[in-house]
Amino acid sequence: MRSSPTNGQAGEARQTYDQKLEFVLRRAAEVFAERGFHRASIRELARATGMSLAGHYYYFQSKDEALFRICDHVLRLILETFEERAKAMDNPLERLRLLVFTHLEISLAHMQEMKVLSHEAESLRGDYLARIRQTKKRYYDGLVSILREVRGDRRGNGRELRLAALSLFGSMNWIYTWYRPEVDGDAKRLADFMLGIFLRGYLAPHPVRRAASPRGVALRRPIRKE
Amino acid sequence: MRSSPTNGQAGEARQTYDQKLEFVLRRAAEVFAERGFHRASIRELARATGMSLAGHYYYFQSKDEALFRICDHVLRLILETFEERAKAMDNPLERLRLLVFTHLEISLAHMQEMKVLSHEAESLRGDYLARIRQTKKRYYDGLVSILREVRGDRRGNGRELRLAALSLFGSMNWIYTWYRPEVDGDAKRLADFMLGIFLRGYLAPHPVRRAASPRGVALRRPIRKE
DNA sequence: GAACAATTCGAACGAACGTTCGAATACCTA
DNA sequence: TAGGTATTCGAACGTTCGTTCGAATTGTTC
Repeated sequence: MRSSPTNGQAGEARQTYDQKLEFVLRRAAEVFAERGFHRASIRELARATGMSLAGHYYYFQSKDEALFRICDHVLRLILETFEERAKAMDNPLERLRLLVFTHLEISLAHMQEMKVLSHEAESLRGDYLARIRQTKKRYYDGLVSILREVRGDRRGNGRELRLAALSLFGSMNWIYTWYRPEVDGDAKRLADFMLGIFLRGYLAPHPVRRAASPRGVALRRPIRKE
Repeated sequence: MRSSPTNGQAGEARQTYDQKLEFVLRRAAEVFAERGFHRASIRELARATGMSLAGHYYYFQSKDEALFRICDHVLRLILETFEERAKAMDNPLERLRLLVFTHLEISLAHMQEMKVLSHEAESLRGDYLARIRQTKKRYYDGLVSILREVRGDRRGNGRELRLAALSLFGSMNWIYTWYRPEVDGDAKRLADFMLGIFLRGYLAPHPVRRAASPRGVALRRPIRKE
């Protein structure tokens, strides 16, 4: 192989096709994350990898396929890491904690891919989009069923479960817009914080009712109709 | 020249420049929201408005300016509506509820603009980006100071306030990815739900500590009512 | 109707894009 | 070393893009 003099990789060992493919997609994720998928061109990717424009088409058939592989990879990484870790775990609360932690841990470790997944996956088309949505749905359904178990299924209300799951996903998936490692700490800290807030709120009585003021202050209708 | 015309008292039947501008930007928001900013072309926008391609440049100087105006408009709409409504309100908990409700109410009423704001604003450049970020920061700072008041400043920890504010924004700003009016209800319902979860968690003791052990009875207490 | 400004348009520009393809180069095995 | 496969490249293709500009159209005012 070319072992191109300035390809920026520390490894001097020979690279297999799979290793180079991984390298290319990781760089692609960085470029897509920084510039946005449609704004980033394969020529920019070429600058980032040290390869030629045309050379990239040896590793993917189209720009869309590159996007799909990035999204699919990190999405499956979260889902399958969680499923693997949760295998021998039956307590639903532990499973929920594990899901949040795994999601955040992998999000922080693969921030660019996660940004691409959150930001650009829905602009895929056809089969690529269908497959990503299917995996997303599998993940979402898993969270909903855990939440149902955590709550004990006594007050099973599908719409509340839906809102709870999507609110939690929202908090987690928004991270890439603000996370700064030196300020916000590691995945464990974030997971403890987010799950702490969520769990107390989710498990407390009257989850959909208006929250009582902690000092008993009656809450009046604040909204002026215009 | 293209400077804003001042044909003052045009009848309601005829469209003023400002009305037509608003119409064009609303359609642009729809097109950008559906196709993504960089994917959508001004030729598509032309199809959506019934005007010619070139005709649009009478209403904005560049595609970037159109994006900026859409984002700036809806962002200011939320912020200024909230500030106006909150003027005569001093209870911090009421202000927090008002902020969440206003945010969600305007998000649902201007879903396309909100999607564009959340999705594409950060791909602006130069002065446009700086101005959007400045307004965002004003909004964020407002929420943080409300959260500090709500908590009573007893356990003032800047990093916890930051995480709380950003988690709440995350839940709210993720909505455009999943909201379906017939399933998820109106802004009041969403606001009550999200704020309910958030508030109980945020105001409860030891907000960052790990929640009680899953084996403990504490979190698994049977939940009555309803 | 004439004069003028406000608005819209057709046609084109240069640039950038994703993609292709045959040739060139690097590597492996024998 | 020779021959074959794997990898990379330069150069181009056709398309689409944002933007421009002079002309045409519409609306308003005397």
